[in-house]
Amino acid sequence: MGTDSVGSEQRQPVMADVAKLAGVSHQTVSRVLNGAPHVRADTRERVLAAIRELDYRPNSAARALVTRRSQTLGVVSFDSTLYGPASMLDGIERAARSAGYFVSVTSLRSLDGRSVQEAVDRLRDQGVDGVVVIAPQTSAVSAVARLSSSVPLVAVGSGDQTRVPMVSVGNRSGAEAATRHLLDLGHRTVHHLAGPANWLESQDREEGWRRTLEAAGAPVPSVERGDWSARSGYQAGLRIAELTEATAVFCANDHMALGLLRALHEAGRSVPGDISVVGFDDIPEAGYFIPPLTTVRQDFGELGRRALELLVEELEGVQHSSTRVEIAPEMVLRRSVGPAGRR
Amino acid sequence: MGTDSVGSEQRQPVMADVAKLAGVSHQTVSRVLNGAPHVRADTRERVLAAIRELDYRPNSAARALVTRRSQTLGVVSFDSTLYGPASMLDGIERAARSAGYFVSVTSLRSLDGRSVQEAVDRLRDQGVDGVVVIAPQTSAVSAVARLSSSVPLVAVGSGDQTRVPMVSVGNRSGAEAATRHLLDLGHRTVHHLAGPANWLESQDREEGWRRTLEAAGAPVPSVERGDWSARSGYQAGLRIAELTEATAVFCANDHMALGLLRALHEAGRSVPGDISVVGFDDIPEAGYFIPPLTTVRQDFGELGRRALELLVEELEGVQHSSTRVEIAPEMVLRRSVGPAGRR
DNA sequence: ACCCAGTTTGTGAACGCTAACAATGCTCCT
DNA sequence: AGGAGCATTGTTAGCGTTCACAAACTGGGT
Repeated sequence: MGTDSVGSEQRQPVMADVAKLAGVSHQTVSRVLNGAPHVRADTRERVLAAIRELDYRPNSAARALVTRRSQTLGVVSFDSTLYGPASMLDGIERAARSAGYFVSVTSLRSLDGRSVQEAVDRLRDQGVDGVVVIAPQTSAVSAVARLSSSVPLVAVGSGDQTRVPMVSVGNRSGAEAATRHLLDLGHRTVHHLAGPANWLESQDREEGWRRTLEAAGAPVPSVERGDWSARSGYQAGLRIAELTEATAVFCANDHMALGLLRALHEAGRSVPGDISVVGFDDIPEAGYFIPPLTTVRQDFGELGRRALELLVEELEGVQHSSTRVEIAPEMVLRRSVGPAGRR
Repeated sequence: MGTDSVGSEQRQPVMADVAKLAGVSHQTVSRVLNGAPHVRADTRERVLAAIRELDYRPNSAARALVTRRSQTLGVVSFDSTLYGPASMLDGIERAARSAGYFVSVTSLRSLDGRSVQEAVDRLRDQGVDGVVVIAPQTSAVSAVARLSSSVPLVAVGSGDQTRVPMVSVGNRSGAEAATRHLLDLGHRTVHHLAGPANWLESQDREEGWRRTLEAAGAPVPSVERGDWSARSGYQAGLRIAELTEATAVFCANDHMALGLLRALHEAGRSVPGDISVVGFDDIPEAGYFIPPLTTVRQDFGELGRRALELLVEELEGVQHSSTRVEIAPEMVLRRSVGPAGRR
């Protein structure tokens, strides 16, 4: 008979308490908890009953200490306020949960390499088992390449200049599809409203657009550049509205397309009557712009999910089916696009 | 002298390694790390040098085990894809970081009480020191009230029927301001496109709208209801467009307002010529709708920040300045609103 | 020279869990 | 009856920190 434990129990029950109540050793409790084989059914029952009665919960710090695994994954993202990153985070979290991991997030202050380094270090200090980096700027990617040795790491974004495992959407192919679609409708050429120059997505989309134009022998107009925001799309739109020869614009994302639509509207240029507009992303609102926006859908949630899968495979020692996953985007046709009008 | 440690060091250095290299005891290393007083300056220097040389990083699991604190906070959110929750999460994360905490997120599958319970338990099992719940549905809030004893917890959302510490925006006052603004412009009454009935935000905004109408002796039209999405706003808009007597609509959020604008546009009813529209949230795109949307701005980032502050105060034993924080929203006037036209 | 108070350092013992191994019990052969 | 071989359980030793306390060292007063 124990000599301890009278009075108002305050402290959380530990494994030993469960063991005592169930009349077994703490190790047996551990076995039950971890689904080890060779535990007799009635013993298991007794242990489970004790666990329930005490409302016992294993101490994760103690477990992490001895197993050297925290069952926690880190995510570093740049601006989780944007629709894309937010959706990826969501996808990552859901996938992580079903794989039995927790998710710890941290966002970047700035997008230089040191900031990425810092974020990953922070996560590592916390003891995460692996890291997903959502940071599609060139500077971030190169930083990632440099530190990938210190902890299992997967990047989500685009570009393939590094050997870091990576999942991305087919930015180039999406841009190509969008541009070709416009050319096929008879537009002589397609203008482009690009994203920030240091984002890989921008670069790839721009390249897809340019290559398609070149392949078709169409003239390549100079690029307008925004910062993904509707505001910047509006400003670029004011400039584009003045190009009387422009009949088609491919925007690097839907938000900028929204701003562009308003600028064109204010300038009295009808869409798609005078100008056709295509976006990229297919945010949930894109179908409710005026007019509804034809765009290139990317499945951010899936992106996050796949990134996490890749990471978990790496962690659990599965041989990578492939260290490079590309998800095909898909064109969504709506009313912001029409045949080239007469000029 | 030591007999161990030759050959290719593989394993992470631990405190004892640092101690040996610096020629002190592990406890002294610990003191340096934790900024304890009574460590001679040159000793401290030697220890720090050893830490740098070995690139030693403290093991957070071991520390958590003995201190019983993980320096990790949990966040449960419902749909972190939406602009609001995503921004709050962002605010929370930034605030947490500067307070020296990590942030672990988990999202709800469904919005019933059990799901909230589960999420919080999950976080607790992981050993978080406290939890922020972003879950503004009535069912979630009541669940939160039930389990608040098990772990320090702060809710962000609205409604005040529980004793859980909470930070929210002034939904009611925002709705009142919007409605009054329309009334003041001469509109006989204001229609309302509400959010889901089980969200506290919906309820508060609807109540603010209704009370203002009643106080002004204006008729109270029946409420249209959406689900926050542009799609639902569009559908409601089709119905509203048929109400020939409607001259003003207050939408419970900007996304629905976007859908509404398109429906009105398609129905040939001009905004603000025939109908004035006001939204809620002031998402970054609101200024680029056609026409630019007058709306009620709420600062989600600030909301998250304040929630985290409250939680940290609770954790660190500071007496709450107040257990209930309300952030005042602010009207943003744009072109979607005009004086009542003649009927 | 000696003692006191304070500063600076070291020594063990937790924290709550899993890993490794040892010990017991049982079943089925021969 | 006497093991061999497996299923089942228990015992002991860490994992890498911090905490509580003890030891050693300082300097200033007598």
